[in-house]
Amino acid sequence: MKIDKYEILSDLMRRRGFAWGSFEIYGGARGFYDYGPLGATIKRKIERKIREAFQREGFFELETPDITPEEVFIASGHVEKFVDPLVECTKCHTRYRADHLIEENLDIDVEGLSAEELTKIIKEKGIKCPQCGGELSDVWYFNLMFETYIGPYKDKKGYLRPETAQGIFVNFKRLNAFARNKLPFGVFQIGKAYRNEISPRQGMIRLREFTQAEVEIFFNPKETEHPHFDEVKDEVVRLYPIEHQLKNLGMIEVTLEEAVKKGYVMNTFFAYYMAMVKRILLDIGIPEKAIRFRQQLPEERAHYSKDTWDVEIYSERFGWIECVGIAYRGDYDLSRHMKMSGADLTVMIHYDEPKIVKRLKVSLNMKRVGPKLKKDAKRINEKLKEMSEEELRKLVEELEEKGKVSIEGYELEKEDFIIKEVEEKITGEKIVPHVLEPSFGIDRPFYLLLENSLTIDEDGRVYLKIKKDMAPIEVAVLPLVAKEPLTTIAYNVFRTLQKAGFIAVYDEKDTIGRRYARYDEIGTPYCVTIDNQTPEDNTVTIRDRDTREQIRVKIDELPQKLKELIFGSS
RNA sequence: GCGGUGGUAGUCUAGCCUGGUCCAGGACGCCGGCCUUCCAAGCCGGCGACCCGGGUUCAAAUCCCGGCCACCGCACCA
Repeated sequence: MKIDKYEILSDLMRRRGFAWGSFEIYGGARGFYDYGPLGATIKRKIERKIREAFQREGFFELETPDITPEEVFIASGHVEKFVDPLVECTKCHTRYRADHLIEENLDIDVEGLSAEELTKIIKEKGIKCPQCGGELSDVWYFNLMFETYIGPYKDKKGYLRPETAQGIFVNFKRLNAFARNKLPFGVFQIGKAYRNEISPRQGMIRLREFTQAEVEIFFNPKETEHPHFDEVKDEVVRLYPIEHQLKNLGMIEVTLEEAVKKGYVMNTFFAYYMAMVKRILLDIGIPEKAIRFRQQLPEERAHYSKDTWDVEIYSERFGWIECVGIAYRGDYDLSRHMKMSGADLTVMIHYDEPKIVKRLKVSLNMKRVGPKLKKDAKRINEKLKEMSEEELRKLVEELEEKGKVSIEGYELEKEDFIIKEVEEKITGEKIVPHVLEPSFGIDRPFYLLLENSLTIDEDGRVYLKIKKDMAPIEVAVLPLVAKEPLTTIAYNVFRTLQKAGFIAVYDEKDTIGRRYARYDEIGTPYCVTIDNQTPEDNTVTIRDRDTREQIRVKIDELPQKLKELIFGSS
C-alpha cells in the first residue's frame, strides 16, 4: 500500500507548527495559509537564500506597496488581460471559459474580444451548454485582481498587486539613475502578491495571497552574451522544450552550453540565469532530480511574455509544479508605462566611437513664407521639425521633381525652404531596455522542500530530512536524564549555543529516545546530549539526525563544530 | 463554480444508519509529578472536541435545510 505523504505531511505541518489553513476558528478561508513558528522560520531562510544569491549577482533590493493605483495595472495590461471571460449555463449553472468554448466550437481565434462581442458570437452561432444543452448566459469578464479603494470617498480605485514586478518597472527612472545608466542591471523585490483565484486547491500550491521573489534584469537586447556564462556553461540541466512537449519526446539533459548552441535556449544571457535559479533551488535543499525546466507553450504564456521557462519541482502528490518562471518580457512593460505615464524610460547607450551621420535639415524660409502663411507658418515649421528622415527625403525629392509641394493646402516652392545636409556626431542612442525576469514563488518551494524532505524509515521513523542549514530548530540540547548535575550543565550548553547564534532548544522532558524522535520529526539536524561522562571530562555527544550516529566533542569546541556540521566550514 | 464524499479534543478515531443509555469512549499528544543512564519504556494526576446557523422533536453528535471548510472528479490556474 502506498503511503500518502501528503496526509502525513499536512498532519505534521499542522501538529508541529509549520503551516495550516488561515482563519481556522472562523471556519477558514480558501486560498489562505498561515505559517507557524517553524514554518515562518523556514520561509525566512528560503527568502534569505534567494536574497543573498541575488545580491551576489549584484542586484539590489526594492520594496514597494502592495496596494497600487489602477493606472499602473491599466498600463501593465493586467486590467485588460488578467481576466477570464466566463459564461454560465442558465439551466445547470455550469461555468465555462467563454473563449475556450467558442474556440472549440468554431475553431476561430477570439483573443481580445469584448464580453459583448463574445456574447454576440455565442447567440448568433447558437452555442449551447456542452453539459446539458441549456441556454448560455451573457459573457462577463472576471478579473483575478483584488480590487480596493484608496481614500475615504471611494473615488480612487486600486488593486492589490498580482505580481511584485510592477513596483520595479514604475520606479525604473530612479533605479536606472541608481545604476548610473549602465546596462545590464537587476532589481529585485521579495513581497506579497494577490490573485483572486477562482478555485484555489491543493493546499499551499495555489494561494490567493502568496510571496514572490522577483528580479527584473534590464539589459540591452543587442548584448545577449552573459559575461559570466563561462562559469556555468557546463552545468547540466533537464529541459522540456516546447517541441518535446508537443511531440511527446520527453525531457532532455544537456549542458547549458549545448542548450544555447542547439537553440533550445535563446542566448547565454537567458541560460546564465537558468543556472542561477537552479543553484538557488539546490541551495535551498531541493534535490537535483526533482528539478526541471519546462518551456511554456505559447498559449500558456502571460500577455507580456515572449518566451518563458518554468522551473518545476517534482511532487509525489501533485506531479511537476511550477515554482519559478523565467520570463523574457521584452520591452513590454517599460514601453507601456512610457506611453501611459509620459515618462522617459529609456537608457542612453553610448557607442564606442561617435558615429558621424549625414542628416537632412529642412525648415521654412520664414522671410519668404511668412507673409503667405501668416499664422500657420510657425505651426508648419514645427511639423517639419518632427518629420522623420525618411519623410524629409520624400519631401525634398518631390521638390526636386515638381519644384513644388503641397502642405496643408499651401503650395510651397523649393525656395520657400531652407534645406541643409548636416553632419551630426551621434554619441549613442536611447533604447528601451529589455527585461528578463526570474520570478520565484516562495510558498510552493516551501511545501515542496518539506515534501521532498519527508522521510520514512523501514522501522517507521518519520522525519524531515531537510537540508541541515534550513532546519527551523538547528540544535536541541538534551540531558540524558533529567537529573543534576546533567540538567544544569545542559542548560548552560544551551545558553552558550543560543548566544553563538544557533536556533537552539533545551529539553529534559521524557526519555532520551522520545526526545530524539521529537526533534527528528521537525528536522533538527543535531542533538547534543549531556551524559555521565560530561561532568568528568567536559565532553558531550553530537547525534546526527540522518545516521543517528554520535560523535564526542569538548564543550569548548562545540559551537565551532556545529557550525561546520550545519553550515559548512565557513 | 458544478457534482460526489466528508467535518467529533493538538492528532487519529468510536458513536451517526436505528434520536434518549453520550454533561461523548479510546489511542496518541500536551502539562505537572515519580521513575528512568542513549533512540517513541512504565506509573500517578491533569488538559482537551460534536464546524457554523436554522429547522424537526418532549429530546439532536445522530434526522432535514443553508453556509463554511477539506478531499475527489469536472471546469479554472494571467
